[in-house]
Amino acid sequence: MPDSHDRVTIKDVAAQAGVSVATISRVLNGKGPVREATSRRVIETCQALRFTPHGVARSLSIRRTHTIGLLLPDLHGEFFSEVIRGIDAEARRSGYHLLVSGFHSDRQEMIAVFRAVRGRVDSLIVMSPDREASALCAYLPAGFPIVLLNNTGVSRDISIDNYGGAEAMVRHLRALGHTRIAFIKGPDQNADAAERLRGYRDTSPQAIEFDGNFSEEAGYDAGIRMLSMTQKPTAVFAANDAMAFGVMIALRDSGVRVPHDIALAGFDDIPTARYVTPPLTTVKVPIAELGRRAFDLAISDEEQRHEVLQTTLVIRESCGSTILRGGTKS
Amino acid sequence: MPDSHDRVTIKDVAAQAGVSVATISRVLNGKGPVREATSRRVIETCQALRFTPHGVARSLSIRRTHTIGLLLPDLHGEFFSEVIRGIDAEARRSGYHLLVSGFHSDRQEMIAVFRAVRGRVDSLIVMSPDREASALCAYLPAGFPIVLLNNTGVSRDISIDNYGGAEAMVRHLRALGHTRIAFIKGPDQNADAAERLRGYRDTSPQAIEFDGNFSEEAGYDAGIRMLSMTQKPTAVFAANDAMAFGVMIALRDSGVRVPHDIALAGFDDIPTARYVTPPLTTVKVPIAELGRRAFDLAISDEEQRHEVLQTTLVIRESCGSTILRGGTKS
DNA sequence: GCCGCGAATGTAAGCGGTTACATTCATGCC
DNA sequence: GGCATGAATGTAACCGCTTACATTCGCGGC
Repeated sequence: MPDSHDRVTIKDVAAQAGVSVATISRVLNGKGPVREATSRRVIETCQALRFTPHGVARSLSIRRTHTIGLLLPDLHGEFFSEVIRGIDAEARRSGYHLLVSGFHSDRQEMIAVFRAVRGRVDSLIVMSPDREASALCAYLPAGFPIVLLNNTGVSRDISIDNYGGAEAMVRHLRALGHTRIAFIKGPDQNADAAERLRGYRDTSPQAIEFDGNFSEEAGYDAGIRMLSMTQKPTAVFAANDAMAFGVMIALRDSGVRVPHDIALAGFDDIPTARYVTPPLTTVKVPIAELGRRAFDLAISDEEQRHEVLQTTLVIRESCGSTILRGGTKS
Repeated sequence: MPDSHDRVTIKDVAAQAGVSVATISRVLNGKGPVREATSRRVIETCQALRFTPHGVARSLSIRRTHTIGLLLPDLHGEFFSEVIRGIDAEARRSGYHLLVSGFHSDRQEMIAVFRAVRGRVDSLIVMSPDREASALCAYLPAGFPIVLLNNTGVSRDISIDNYGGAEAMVRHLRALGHTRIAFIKGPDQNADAAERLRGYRDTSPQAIEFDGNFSEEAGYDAGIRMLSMTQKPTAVFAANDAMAFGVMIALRDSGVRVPHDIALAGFDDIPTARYVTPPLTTVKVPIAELGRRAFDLAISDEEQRHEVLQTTLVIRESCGSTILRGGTKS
């Protein structure tokens, strides 16, 4: 039980060092003039007593927690872990802490988190590609600073050029001679998925679409369904890498070779994309960078700001183009 | 700047509702007797004013933050994201928040975190397979509750049966007829790595060891070195999955087939292990379960407790045994 | 020796809640 | 009607720190 510790407070240090609490505080925070000798004595006493300032007491006093909150749709998968990594790295550099929370795509849980932020975090980063999400901001304390990831809202957000990425990929496939390009869609309500779909539709010669939900299973299912078509596509473009992996397994299980029989492409460029066989051609999303920028935006003063991160085509082997083979070994 | 919000406090609600702050508090926390009508009025006022209790103020008062800290060696890779997921799920169930921090294997950063926990988290989960880590506990406020992951300390810890897992894998390889089994080691100071190595040494007919550090690159390098041996091993057992992936790529790049020419095995069973080609035979570590238990232990009263999680052999295709093929599709 | 003044330090009022204790209120009973 | 009694509510101290403001100290200049 967290009771045994927590005993030594600033008062104890003050008493022991023979000064007032104000002086302790001044020394610890490097504010106000303190005589060199006094300062040394205070520091020694702190060490002797193993004193550490009490986090929430300090936060209450200075009205800042130096913590930012991160709300994710789910903690599954590499995409999210990369985002966390990007944010954490930046937060640490700035002396901030990170409070993470995965809500299982549940509206109520999301609201619960929104109601718990006051006095707990200085700012909130919400990643919820669900289009409805921005509406839920109403449940935040009025005026609470927030930044939206992969979603657009009224105040500050940062998103990905999904449309451009999809467009570039379809162009690449067409350049390789493909005309029957299938697309595996993401979840209906997902903003990223919608943009990727739009990019595909606007660029592909014909629309061959399969439902999906960003999971490997969905990719697998789509792969199986696809193979039963009389006129199979010659290329498959999955709305994210995880689904592309699913397709890959479905094809492998059915003895269909990638890229020889069917070309396969994904979206995101999660770390694993390099390690599957064949390495996956995909659209690279600068995930860690997304996190980094999100953090910077979260602690910035700007009331209003919309950023868009560009994507890049990463050509590996799953589409049969080995001319520009990239990143087999990291 | 986080300044615009944060205006409405419990006092405002009290004034507006025509009651004292104590009553507000009682209603919100469901303590003490409150007349039905009063309660309703308070709740309505809270909603009207969009009042939310101030986190740190509350924490300071009740001397509990309902937050637990998680300190990880690095936020890289699937292993850690799985751990976070396991802990988060359990924390949410118990109404706790999760403060994560990745320290880049830097001693100083770790100490810095240790000094920042007082009054910020109720308990700390530290995952640091580095053997030295438990010594660093001295930098924690005296008596601060902590649980060690994959490391043994004086108070509470939970670790993995690395020895047994390695042993089982080597036995499996021997049963398949292998006698020249190479092992790719983890980092020197890593406790998990040391136990896995010990399991290998105690079971393998001969020791063919390569240095490694749990990274894909290290696996790749070991793979290349291995191929230049005059008498190559017939099976390779990497101390973790990431290194096994590296080996897989090295072999593929050199035209060596797995498992036909060389059998390959890993350790951890991270999600990706199922998706590489061929699917990786490995030792399953119940990662999310590890997180779950760690959390439970963190908030428990037990002063002293050591848990060990069992591992299981997961036979896929990378060792040529297709008899018990498992989990191709999740 | 006294005064003025900046440097060093101390005092105490918050920060926004919780809660022990005090107070008020509504009943029921004599 | 007076009073004991428990329910409902209010008062104010406290959690551990920061900081505005007050106080004291040390010292140079007259």
